[in-house]
Parts: sequence; C-alpha cells; structure tokens
Amino acid sequence: MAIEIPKVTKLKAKPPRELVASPGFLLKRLGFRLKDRASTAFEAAGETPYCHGVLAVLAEGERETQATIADALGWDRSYLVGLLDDLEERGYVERRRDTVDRRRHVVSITPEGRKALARMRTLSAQLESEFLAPLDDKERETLQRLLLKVAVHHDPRYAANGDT
Amino acid sequence: MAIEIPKVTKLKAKPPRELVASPGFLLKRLGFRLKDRASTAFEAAGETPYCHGVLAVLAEGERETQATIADALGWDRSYLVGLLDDLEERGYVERRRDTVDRRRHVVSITPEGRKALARMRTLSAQLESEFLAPLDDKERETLQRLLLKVAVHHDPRYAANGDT
DNA sequence: TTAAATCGTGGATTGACTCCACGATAGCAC
DNA sequence: GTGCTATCGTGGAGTCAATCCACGATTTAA
Repeated sequence: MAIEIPKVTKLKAKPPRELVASPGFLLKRLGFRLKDRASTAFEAAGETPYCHGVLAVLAEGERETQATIADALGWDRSYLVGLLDDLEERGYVERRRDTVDRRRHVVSITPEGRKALARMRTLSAQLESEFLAPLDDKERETLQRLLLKVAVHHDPRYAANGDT
Repeated sequence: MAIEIPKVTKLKAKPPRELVASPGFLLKRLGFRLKDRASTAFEAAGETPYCHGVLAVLAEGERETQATIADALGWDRSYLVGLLDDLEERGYVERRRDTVDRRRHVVSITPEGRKALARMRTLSAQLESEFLAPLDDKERETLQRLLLKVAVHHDPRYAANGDT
C-alpha cells in the first residue's frame, strides 16, 4: 500500500467552491446548460429555439422586417436569412417585398406557423418547469423578478411597455 | 475602468414579451452576456476565464491530475492541454509526471500562479458586482441561493461538502 | 443627377467545443 | 511471468454558432 491515490474519483471531482459561491458563475453555467437542453429538446421535435424566437416576435408584432426581427432578438441580420429560408420552406412564415420600400421584406406568420409556435410554447414551458424543478412557484417568481431587474439594467428594451 | 458600451441601436425593436416573461430565457440571455463580458474583461487583462477556473481548482485541491481538473470543471480533457501549456509557459503552474502512475501529470500551482489567481479573483468580483448592479446585497444572496438550488438539482457535485 | 445610406443576402473567418485515435503506461486474469 | 483491457495526456479533424465584410438593389438626401 504505497501512497494514497484517489482512484478515479468520477463523482469526487467537485467544481471549485470559489466559483460555486459566485452567482455570476452559476448564471453562466446554468444559462449554458439550459440552452444546451433546449437545443436538444427542440431538435428532437424537429424545431430549434431560434425559430421559436422568430415566431414569437412575429406573433406579437406586425409588419416586421428582417432587420427589426434581428434587432428584437439581438442577432445579426445575416443569421436570420437561413432561419427564414427554413421557416418559409415549412410554411410557417411568408416573405413579401414591401410595396413602399422595395428593399425590405415584410415577414408574417402563417396559421401553420401559429400552430407550430403553440407547440414550441408548450415545449418551452415544459422544459423550463423541469429545469427549475427544485423551485416552487414563489421562488420562480422571485428568480424571474431578479433576473428581469438585471436584464433591464443592461438593456432597457427588456422593460415592460407602459409601466414599471 | 469603464469597459463596455451597451451598443444601443434601435430602441424600437423590443424582444418578445413571451420570452422576456420566462426565467429560462432570461437565464440563457444573461448567462451569455456575462460570459461575453467576462471574456472581454479577462482578455483585456491578458488572461482568460478558463485559466481562472483552472487556477481556482488547483488552489483548492492537492495533487490534481489533468483528468480531475477537467472533471471538476466539466470540460473535455483535450481542451485542458492548450490551457495548461499556456499556464505553464507563463509560470503559473507546473506539470510533473506522477511517480506512482507514470501516465498521469500532477499539476500544481506556483506562487506566481497564486498571485495571478488573486488578480483574477478581484477582476471577477468587480465584474460580477458591476453586472448585478441593480441588486442589493440581500437580493444577490437570494439569487445565489436560488441558482445554487437549481444547480445542485442538476449536478449534486455543486452541493456543499458536509451538509445539505 | 449624383452621393450616401439601408436592406437582404452570400461568403469567409473565427473560436469554442466535441469526437476520435494514438502511444505510453497501468491493472487485472490466468 | 504473459496477454487483454482500461486509463492517461495529447494531437488532429470536424461541428456549429456567431461575426464581419462585400455586393446588388433600392431608397433617401444633397
């Protein structure tokens, strides 16, 4: 029996306490993990979280152009092109030239797209509920409130419309 | 030191309310934004958050091998190689063959590495405090508690050592 | 009319992250 | 001891999100 050697220790290796004690670290970790889960779950359903974002924007606004969609989601405009190609091909959205400004495309959601959006909403809610399993309703509300506070601080566009 | 510029473009295009109302969406968004800020700030200081993670592990544990470091941080082992090459080159860590198991490398932090870690801690704390600016101490504590609860649910290794 | 800006699009690039295979070494069964 | 298998660190190739830049078409401003 020579020296002690922590054999393998698969579950032994703990993340450093220094980082676990920091809400920033946890925020990064959980955010990434949730994104990962969402991607896998959406892909299994033949969709992607990105399409969910696009449809969500279209369902709330009217006469959106590709630029406004990209801005609303904080993405690059060129990244939208491929997504819209896909969504259009599946009949979820329609692209038409803006008759007033012929540089623009007016993107609108179709009835088929609304059905798809409903499915994605369900999936998302289910995913989130499972992810936040250890938190009760009150705690989830608190979490939402705190995160929103931070988000609004970094980008006022997250603020509710009229009040608050 | 003021670093970031919020890059306010069009204040018109708002993210969809449907998503903003979801803690999961905010978690993803904020996690990514913070990671982004951390990367930029660390890079400006000639470091990376990844090196911070490695040094934090080394400062707490003893006789760490590359495998245990990778497991502790949840990274792929091959990803550590480059990081350790860099850290070793700058004199922050030492790699030595394990005399007992010659397949392993025993990685240890040097005094120079501890100084660097101290700098990174300061930078990280400053960054986090700035990021969570709109939250007071009590709220930050609450946020930490809620996030940790979720984290432990998904990976028990986040649990504190003795109790819980 | 001419010059500059904007829109959607495509192409190229980057960079984090994953997966796989290899040589070296160790542990185990017999 | 002799093989068989597993693990260690390492390198290389590949994936995919994300960014940047250039272009043609079109609108706006001068």
